[in-house]
Amino acid sequence: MSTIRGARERARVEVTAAIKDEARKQLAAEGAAKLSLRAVARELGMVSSALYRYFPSRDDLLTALIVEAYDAVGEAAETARAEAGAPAGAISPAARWTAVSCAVREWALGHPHEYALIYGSPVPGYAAPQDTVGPASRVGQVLISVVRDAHLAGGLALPPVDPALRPEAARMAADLAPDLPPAVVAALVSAWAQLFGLISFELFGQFNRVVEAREQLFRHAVHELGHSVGLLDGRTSAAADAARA
Amino acid sequence: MSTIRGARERARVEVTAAIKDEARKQLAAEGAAKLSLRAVARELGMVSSALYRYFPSRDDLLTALIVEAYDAVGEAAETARAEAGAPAGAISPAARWTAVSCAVREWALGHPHEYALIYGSPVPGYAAPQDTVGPASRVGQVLISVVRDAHLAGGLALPPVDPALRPEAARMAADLAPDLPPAVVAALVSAWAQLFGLISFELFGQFNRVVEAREQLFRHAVHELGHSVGLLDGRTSAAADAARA
DNA sequence: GTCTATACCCCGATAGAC
DNA sequence: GTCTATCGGGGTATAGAC
Repeated sequence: MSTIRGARERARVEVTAAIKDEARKQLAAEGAAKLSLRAVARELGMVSSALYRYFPSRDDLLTALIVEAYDAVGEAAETARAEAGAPAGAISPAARWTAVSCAVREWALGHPHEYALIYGSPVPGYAAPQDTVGPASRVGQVLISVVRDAHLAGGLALPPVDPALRPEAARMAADLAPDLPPAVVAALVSAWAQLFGLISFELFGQFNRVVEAREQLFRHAVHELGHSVGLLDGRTSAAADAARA
Repeated sequence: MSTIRGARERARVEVTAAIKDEARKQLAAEGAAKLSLRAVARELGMVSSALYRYFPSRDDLLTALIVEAYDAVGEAAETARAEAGAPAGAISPAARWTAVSCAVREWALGHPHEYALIYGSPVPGYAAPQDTVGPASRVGQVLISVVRDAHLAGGLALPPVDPALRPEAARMAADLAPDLPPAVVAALVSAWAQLFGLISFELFGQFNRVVEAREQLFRHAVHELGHSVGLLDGRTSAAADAARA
């Protein structure tokens, strides 16, 4: 029904896409704080006021870029999960955890400025509207689903949990994954932040002059992070199977 | 000798400090990308060209702020280590590790914009000069020293290390802490990045609507991070290994 | 070391003609 | 939906008088 409409609608979609493309280039050159409608218009051969027919304000354009970035990294994570045999393929959940993590890192390395837009310092004076919270949760949802698969297959160890953290762990579990043990959910939220800590340090230059073999360090660290949420690697998984049999 | 000099020198120091103070306020209001010499001058009742006698360019002012921020967080970490009984006081290295981590987090919560300046997205168009690398390493040095104390006291378990990571672990150890086992150094670098990942997620808003008891989650996570580098608290080395497996 | 003045740029947003 | 024109800001940096 709405696949083919008038030429106006098609043109509008194309111009909107061109604006966002150019804005992404500016993001790379100048950063989100200096994203300017005028510069985008100039580069597109338009006049600045014409852009307001597509985006009512600079912040709306920024929001569109943020949503697209979250969607892109979320899709990268979802694709990696699928290719690594979700929901319960031949590949172990631990390997799927690593595959998803590596996919997120690779997306970040390939789109450093979009990564900085969503996982770096907040843009001063910009308040994220509600539209961003759904897309922002996609990567987290993928990580949860990988751990859930392991849980359903009985291949999940229970991480230790500090008694002081128990109420919060229960609250987070109720919110995020009621079917998982609270200890796992708490460990998962920590691991989620730590995963992005590794990526951010690499991307934001903290590893300069410190780490050289960054992919190896990353793979090793996320493997250990998988353990921290209770995922078992191949050997212990086999041992668990043996114990069960 | 140089403690008391002419009034000109004193005035210069005071004005320089006032400029940096005002610049820090602007950092909070507008972000590093929009830090402007003119606005600083305006607020100080000076004329913009007068500032160039103190800082030859906007980037030099930014560099001064970055160095001061690294020094401030480094000092917070060093103070926490001292208060927690360095180099080999009554308090366990694991507790010292947590104390240092919490001190860094508290500094970050108290100085969010300075934190974003040094650990957030890089400022577009700004290249950090060599002056920043020394101050930037202070927190890392504190973490290393805490682990070193544990090592000297014989209270350090050997973290597992992926064979693929061994050459890089050896290289990093030679660079950063030749007296520590490479496996420990590799785990330390990972833990360092993960620690800041936890702080950045909290500060940059990723925990909004997800985590409420943030201090509890943080303490629990850094406690586990301590284990990941080999620090033992109550448990024996064997128990720690078992917990990890 | 501070001042005025200046050159030469940038921005977001709107009004109203076409 | 695009245009011109405009309002009312903002910026870095330098020259040269005092």
